[in-house]
Amino acid sequence: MKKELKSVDFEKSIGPWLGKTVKIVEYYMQEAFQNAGLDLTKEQMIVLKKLHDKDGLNQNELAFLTYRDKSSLARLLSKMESKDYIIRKQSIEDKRSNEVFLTKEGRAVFKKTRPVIRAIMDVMEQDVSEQEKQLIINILKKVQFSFTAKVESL
Amino acid sequence: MKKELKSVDFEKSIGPWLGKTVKIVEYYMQEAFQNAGLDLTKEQMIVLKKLHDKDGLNQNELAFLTYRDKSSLARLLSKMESKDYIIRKQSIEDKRSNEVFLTKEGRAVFKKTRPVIRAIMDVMEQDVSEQEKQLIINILKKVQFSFTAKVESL
DNA sequence: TAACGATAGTTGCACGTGCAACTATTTCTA
DNA sequence: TAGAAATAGTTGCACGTGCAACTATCGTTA
Repeated sequence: MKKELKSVDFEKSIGPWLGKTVKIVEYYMQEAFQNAGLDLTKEQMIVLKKLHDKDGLNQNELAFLTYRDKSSLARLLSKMESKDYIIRKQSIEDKRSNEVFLTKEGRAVFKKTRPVIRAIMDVMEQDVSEQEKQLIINILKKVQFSFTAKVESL
Repeated sequence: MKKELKSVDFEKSIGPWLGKTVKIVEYYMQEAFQNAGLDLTKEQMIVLKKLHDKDGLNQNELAFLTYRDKSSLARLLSKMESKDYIIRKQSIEDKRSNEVFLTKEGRAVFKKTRPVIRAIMDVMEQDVSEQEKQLIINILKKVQFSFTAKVESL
């Protein structure tokens, strides 16, 4: 009799490969920010990016856009506010809501992150063809869809 | 004159897609452990997996294998030891070193994680062909190589 | 319009992370 | 072989995370 319990071959599954890759890239990104003398974490950079795209978002929207719990986002913003990268302004229409704006400082810091981000992207994609990029993105979209569909059914 | 500063198109870069996918999967994995009544985080699961592969590794080796700082690993082990999933035994050859072993408890918990992991892998790969899996893994290997090569040159 | 329920944001808690400084031990070398 | 350098592990610190409970406000509805 063979064993019933099927084991998972981690080396042939994409999950661990994805996780490891992200860990490596994130580690390098943090290091690159430090080397560039930027007083910024990668998480804070993402928030700057979203505000750069659309200033005045409220915390709820920012949390959604960055895939974070609203509490995590609130704490991220507190640190960024103490560094004068952003300001919170209570909304007039809805006093519960804070609209978040980039300051001049925040805009300047974000601008400095751009060559750093670009350099990281370049390293990441230096041996990946345009076709491969499209392919991997499409596969990732499928994976994401499978998950969100599955999670909603729980 | 055109603007000099090139911006990064996040939607066409693989980095953000990778990050988002991993976030979704990890979130679901944590939820699945809770639903299965397992008193375990995904990080602790990885440690159990490595010890299941090779029992008696020391903390240094475990940290390396799980891509963690030795301090993070030490704290992870402390929690796992307090739950009686593992035990640390001071090595006889090198008194600085701890050999880490799975307990009967730890072995039992790891066994219970296997169907959970398998279910997650199945969801993740349900719409991904064998060929696509191979492809994505090869691309990720290339990306990882580019990074580790780059990092060493710093 | 008064009351109830939904919503935006904050806070406490437990978890996980890397770095730097520290202890104890081992190993290398002058 | 004595002293210096390397190594294994721990701890303090600052950062980031989600959940649950809480406050304040808004909206709906009885």
